[in-house]
Amino acid sequence: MPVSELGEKTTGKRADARKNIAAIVEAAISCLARDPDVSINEIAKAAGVGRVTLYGHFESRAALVGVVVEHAMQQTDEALDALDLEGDPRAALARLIDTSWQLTHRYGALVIAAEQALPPDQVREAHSKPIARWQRLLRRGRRDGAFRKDMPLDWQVSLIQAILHGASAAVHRGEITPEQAPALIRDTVLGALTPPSD
Amino acid sequence: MPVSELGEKTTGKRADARKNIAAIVEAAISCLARDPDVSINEIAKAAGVGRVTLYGHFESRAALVGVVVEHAMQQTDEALDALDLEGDPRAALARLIDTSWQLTHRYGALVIAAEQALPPDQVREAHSKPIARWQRLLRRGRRDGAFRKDMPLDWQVSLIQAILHGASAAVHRGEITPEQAPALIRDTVLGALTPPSD
DNA sequence: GATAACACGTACGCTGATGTTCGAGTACTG
DNA sequence: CAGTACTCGAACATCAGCGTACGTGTTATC
Repeated sequence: MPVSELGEKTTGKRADARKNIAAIVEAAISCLARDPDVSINEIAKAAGVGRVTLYGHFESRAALVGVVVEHAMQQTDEALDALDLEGDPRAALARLIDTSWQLTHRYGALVIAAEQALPPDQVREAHSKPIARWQRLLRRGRRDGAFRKDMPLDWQVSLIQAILHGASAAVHRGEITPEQAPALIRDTVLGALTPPSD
Repeated sequence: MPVSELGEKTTGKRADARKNIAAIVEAAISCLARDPDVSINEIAKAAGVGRVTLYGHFESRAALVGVVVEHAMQQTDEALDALDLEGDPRAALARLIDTSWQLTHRYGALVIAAEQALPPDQVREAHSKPIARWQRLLRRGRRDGAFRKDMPLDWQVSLIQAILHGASAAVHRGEITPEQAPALIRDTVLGALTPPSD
């Protein structure tokens, strides 16, 4: 999964410059996902590039984070757009969960980095699209009686996010393996959304 | 809920000194729970005390965080020890959830502050006691058939923690009110732990 | 192969936080 | 009421990260 398109950030630049920019973004993703407080220095080093070179391509830390977030959001949208969310709501939810898990685990703590480097409205705006997807699917499932209706929709969305991030943390802690995570999350979320029998 | 006992931190000190120490710890709790990266300055100001005075009582930021964590753990233990966890596992779990919710919401992000100011083993050790309580109860409920057994116990514990923290964040975000939170969490967790019908 | 674009290291100034020191004032304690 | 424990603010040293400037190489590109 190479850094495919970075807007007009690369047009007209030299080949090695493009390669370095890609390496920087790639390194920033993996560094920020692990620790949202990494220094620019470490990101540059992880990209195999001098700190000054990095500043040649990105005006500031905020600018870099912005590009990274944008890139992550684009990847996310692409992956989610490819999903079929029709048919049985529970099966559709399972598919959405599996893909979201990959993305959450990969981009991990990037949200936190975004929160403290970007204006709040930009963060909210980046969140809104994926959130809407969950909302749509949950609403449909509630109509069909597949999901419980006795709690706020927004809470259920937040719940799913919390479980995804919790699972990511659990994997990093070594509590569960990356292999068993998807099935575990799927069963857990479906269990939490199943209407109570009584 | 005054800061009751702070070890031998206060013995032999003057009355106003004791009062200030208590105010500092109290302020540190509420500040760190909101933002784990607050400066010492802000904590001192929130306590109505000069920064220098704070350093007169606590050697360093780490020392302060250490005392705060210790104090929080003590409060936690006290509150949880007072609970009756016998009888119907689901009812007992509901009680444990309600109390844990209060504590989680109050101490919030303090864990994060601890993680980056204290040695890792001290953090782990502080976590172990409450975790064991969840484990014990869940194990008993699994034997009784009250909770599902088809996922690792540790995952279920992590899940509960994730839900509690997620709910706290949701309240801070204004998504749900503090009043509706306990019932919501209770229903959600019980739903997630209920054995699947098929 | 000439040239412009790029990478690199070093060094510098800036900021914000931490922790310390000092001198002087204030208030608890016996 | 005397002495001492404590508080306070200001000032200082330190450190780490950010962002910039400069001079010197390298290397893609035409």
